[in-house]
Amino acid sequence: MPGPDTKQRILDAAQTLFAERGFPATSLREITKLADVNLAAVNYHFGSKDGLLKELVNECIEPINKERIRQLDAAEAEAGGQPLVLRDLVRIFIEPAVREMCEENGSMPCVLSRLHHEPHAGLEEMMADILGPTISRFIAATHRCLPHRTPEELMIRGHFMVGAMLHLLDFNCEELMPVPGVNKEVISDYDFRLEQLVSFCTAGFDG
Amino acid sequence: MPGPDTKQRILDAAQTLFAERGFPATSLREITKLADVNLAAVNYHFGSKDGLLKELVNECIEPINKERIRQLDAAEAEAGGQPLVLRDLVRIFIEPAVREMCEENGSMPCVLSRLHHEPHAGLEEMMADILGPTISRFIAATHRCLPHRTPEELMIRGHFMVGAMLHLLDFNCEELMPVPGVNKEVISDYDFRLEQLVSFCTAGFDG
DNA sequence: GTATGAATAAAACAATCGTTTGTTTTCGAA
DNA sequence: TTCGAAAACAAACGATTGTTTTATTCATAC
Repeated sequence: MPGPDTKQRILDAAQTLFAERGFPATSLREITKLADVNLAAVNYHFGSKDGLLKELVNECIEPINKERIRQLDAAEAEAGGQPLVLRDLVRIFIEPAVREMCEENGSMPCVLSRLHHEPHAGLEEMMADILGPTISRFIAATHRCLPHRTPEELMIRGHFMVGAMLHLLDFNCEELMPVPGVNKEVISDYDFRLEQLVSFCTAGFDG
Repeated sequence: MPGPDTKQRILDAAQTLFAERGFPATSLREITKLADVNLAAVNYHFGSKDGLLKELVNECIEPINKERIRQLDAAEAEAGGQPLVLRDLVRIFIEPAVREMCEENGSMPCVLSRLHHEPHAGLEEMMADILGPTISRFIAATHRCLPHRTPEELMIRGHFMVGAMLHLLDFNCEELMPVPGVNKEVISDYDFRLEQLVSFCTAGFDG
């Protein structure tokens, strides 16, 4: 009865539910019910629940990462051996993730930020494989940008940047803390968030 | 056979396992086996698995929060109506958490940072009840410190700070990213981490 | 038309889950 | 010593988990 897009419908449903309740707390029966497909379809198409998760994550972070590398290549080619402007460097790392995840894939940020904090068998290695080279290049470029900082300082500040970014990505999942005088429209705007995050991290790297 | 400290042994074991595998992925049987107590002891002492989690979290974040309030009271009294130094303010928010969690409770950071990203029934409200007043006071003090920033800017940057802090707290759980030239001793030192985080967030708030 | 293979469907699999039961042990107060 | 509440225990509860099996549908190639 359901169309030929069973696989994609499973992925969509899984994304929604993983974002809502997390991976271990979501059952295949909930997923297949939301996707309106048969229970066995998950194991047929993905081999296992873990396989579903891996394909979902890979489908999301790989394009983000390629975009980062593309922008970094372009910026370094244009700079012609000169160090990049720090703010540009930070933006190259942050923007593709925020853009892709907040605009195209509304619920994926929650999934990803959760997975960063909830290790899963084989998933850390997958993340490291995909993200490792990018991070190495980014740190190296940052070092050329801020030669007075030690490798340890650069590394741990890169870590802080990732933390701030992941926390931003998870923002839509939480209740906003009631702060008097805050305009919710302003703070919900992705461009505002992106610029604030870039400013925060750029200053933080150099501070 | 086991001593009269059953409750504490359950809390300790739960903390360890929640940090390793996360709350939903940890079974009561694993906990009670590690704690060397009977399975039914959890429901006897805590009412339910959720009750165990709540007591564990509460036991951890409440002293941190009280210490933050205490330091904030002292600093504001000493300043006598004058705005605080931003760096001092940031430190008051960050230091009690890093100190308590990294030195006394080795595995609790993982649990907490995970819970921040994996909502659980009734736990968000508990966190908000405990942390809400502190955050309000902190934002207000920050506003006096940086009157040229809008409430939206202060709020979202406070959010970034929390993200960076949680990510730092989770640092010991992860593999360190291989960056050439990094001295692992330096980067493992809590004082170094604390100072770096304070510098990063202080600069980020004003940047 | 018939055969072939992928996709879907229904049903059952063994295992594990959190929880509850009824009983036994422990230990200080009466 | 006796009593009784608190604690610990073994055992089982019903429900749900991921997975597998078996059968059916359906389009395409012969």
